[in-house]
Amino acid sequence: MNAPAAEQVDDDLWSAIGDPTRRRMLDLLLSEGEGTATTLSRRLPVTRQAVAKHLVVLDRAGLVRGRPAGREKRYQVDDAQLARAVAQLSSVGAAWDARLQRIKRIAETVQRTRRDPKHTQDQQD
Amino acid sequence: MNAPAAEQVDDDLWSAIGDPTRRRMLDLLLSEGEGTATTLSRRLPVTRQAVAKHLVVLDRAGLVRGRPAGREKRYQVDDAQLARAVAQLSSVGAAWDARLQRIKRIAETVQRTRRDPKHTQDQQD
DNA sequence: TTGATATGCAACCAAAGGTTGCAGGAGGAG
DNA sequence: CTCCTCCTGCAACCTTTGGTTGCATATCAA
Repeated sequence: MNAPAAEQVDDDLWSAIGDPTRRRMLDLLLSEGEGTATTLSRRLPVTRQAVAKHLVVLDRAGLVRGRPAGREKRYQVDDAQLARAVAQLSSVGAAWDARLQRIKRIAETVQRTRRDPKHTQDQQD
Repeated sequence: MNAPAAEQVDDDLWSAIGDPTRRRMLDLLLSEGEGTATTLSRRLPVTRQAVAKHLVVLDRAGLVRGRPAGREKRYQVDDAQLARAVAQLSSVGAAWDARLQRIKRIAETVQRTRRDPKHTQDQQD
């Protein structure tokens, strides 16, 4: 691991789950199994139309699938895609974590080195 | 765990790391230790001014701290805060994961129930 | 048929990410 | 000290995006 890395992630996916309203929608869809723009909007602080737009975004990101049912259109989470999203989330988290760890190690090395100026084995990136 | 939950998360923090440019900036700051608006902008596809605005956002979110050094202003990541952000990231990921797991269990239960219509122990939310 | 409800589309608004342009402060060479 | 360079900060402006209101359309039920 040498390059900047850690950002091979679909930016689309990120921006999809980056929005707080959309995250709440995913929560709702997960806990209730499915929902329409109307039912979701009843439990959210935004209008039905706003929810509808978010559903389009989530749909394009593949996180959610909708099918018409009579006069309404029911949406539900695409389990596989959301699982993938979760994986990417934790991937970025892990990358940052790793860097933080490395920084901590370097800091300690520097401490050691100051007391003991010999054998300065480089622990750089 | 009964309520919607999974969204105790600082929305500020999320929107801070929700932006792809800001994520790349964090990556850069982590890998290079520190940087100014100018140095960062040289390795990003946006102008110095855009980077400066992002630095303000990151600063307000507490993820980054900047101190003046002569004519330039050097920024570096606040390790503790970023660690906290990572924790929240994986927290949301874990919550979704848990729900996905539960859904899978329920699905299996339904399967079982179909073959064996007795003792339908509810495994609902 | 009529009424209620769900969707879809369009116009319009405000905030956010970006850009260009410009004024000003801090260092270094003369 | 002066001039030139480089980095910062501020302002105006553009575009995208999350949100709203308003209206037309389709479906279900009485």
